Amino acid sequence: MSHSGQEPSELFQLIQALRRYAEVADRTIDAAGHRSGLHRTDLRALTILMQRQAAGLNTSPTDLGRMLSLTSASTTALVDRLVANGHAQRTPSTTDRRRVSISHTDTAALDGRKIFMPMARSMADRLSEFTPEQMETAIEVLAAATEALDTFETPGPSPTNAPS
Amino acid sequence: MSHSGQEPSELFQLIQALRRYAEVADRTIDAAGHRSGLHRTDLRALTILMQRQAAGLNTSPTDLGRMLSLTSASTTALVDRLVANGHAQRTPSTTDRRRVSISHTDTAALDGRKIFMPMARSMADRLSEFTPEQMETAIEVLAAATEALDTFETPGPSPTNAPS
DNA sequence: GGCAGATATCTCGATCATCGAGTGAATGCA
DNA sequence: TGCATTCACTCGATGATCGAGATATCTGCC
Repeated sequence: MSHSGQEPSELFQLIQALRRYAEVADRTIDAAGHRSGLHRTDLRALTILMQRQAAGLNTSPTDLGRMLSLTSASTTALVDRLVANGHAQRTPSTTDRRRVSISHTDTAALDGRKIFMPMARSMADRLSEFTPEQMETAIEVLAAATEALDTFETPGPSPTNAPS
Repeated sequence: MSHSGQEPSELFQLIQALRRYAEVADRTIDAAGHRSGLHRTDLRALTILMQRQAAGLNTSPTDLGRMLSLTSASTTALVDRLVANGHAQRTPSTTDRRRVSISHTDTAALDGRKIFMPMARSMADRLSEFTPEQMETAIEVLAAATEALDTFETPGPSPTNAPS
């Protein structure tokens, strides 16, 4: 809406395109996860676990819950689910006997690929028509949009029972 | 992963960027809706209602449920919620007394803007650094990616109690 | 005109993810 | 040693969703 008067159309259309893509991606991921018996929170949790595990970080239930904006109760239930269907495991800390480390299993990594690979392939097929320069531009725009959204809300501090 | 050998990096990075954006957008929208007491399904429903209403289409509970992949039971509950918090209203059809048309209220449109406008503004601020040509490119890439995901799964026909 | 089947919406009981509050054990500080 | 804090978990409740079916209305056919 509000613009200085130069090129309103492109910016508006771009934001619209971003919105539409987010919508469709969300729906598609949800559906794909659903087919594999994984709910959206479980998918998010596994994504986080994989990223952190790949980065050499270990993840406590508290960490996971905070990153997903879940209460400790929900986090326990979430980890229970993941453990029950073989996608994660609990490893007690040796130094602090209250602490538990959550790590994803190989099955989880495999199932994750099984869910995301078809989507990635479909996109790759369609997107390979663009030139590297165009891709580069799109990457930069996406990064900027992501950053804008990411810095949009600062999670703020959280007491033991976190969200809301 | 699989590529012919020319420029693996850009395409891969692009898909990665799309994935990351989807993730952050999802989380942000979810959080924003949560703050306004609207759950993701309600938000989706309102989005659909606004689009269709703007296009001059009217929407039955069956339509809405099908587009959201909900059962008729869930759809009734959804519409009940929307009506209860003043975001939608039921209008019985004059020609077929079994039929009901769902339409969003002005409050809903207002609340929708209240939720999405800050995000859009934040993105607009950040994205206005790009040239119209770059935006154009990004729009095309996003459209292609959206299309790839959208045609990814054909919903297929659905009996009275739809999903799963 | 009237009845059988189709269609649209809603109701009922159950399941499951999440929440708020609180418990018990382990830790660290005074 | 004593006490507040931290961490993971348990319990009861809430609410979105589901599957199955009830109810009302419409349509086609005799």
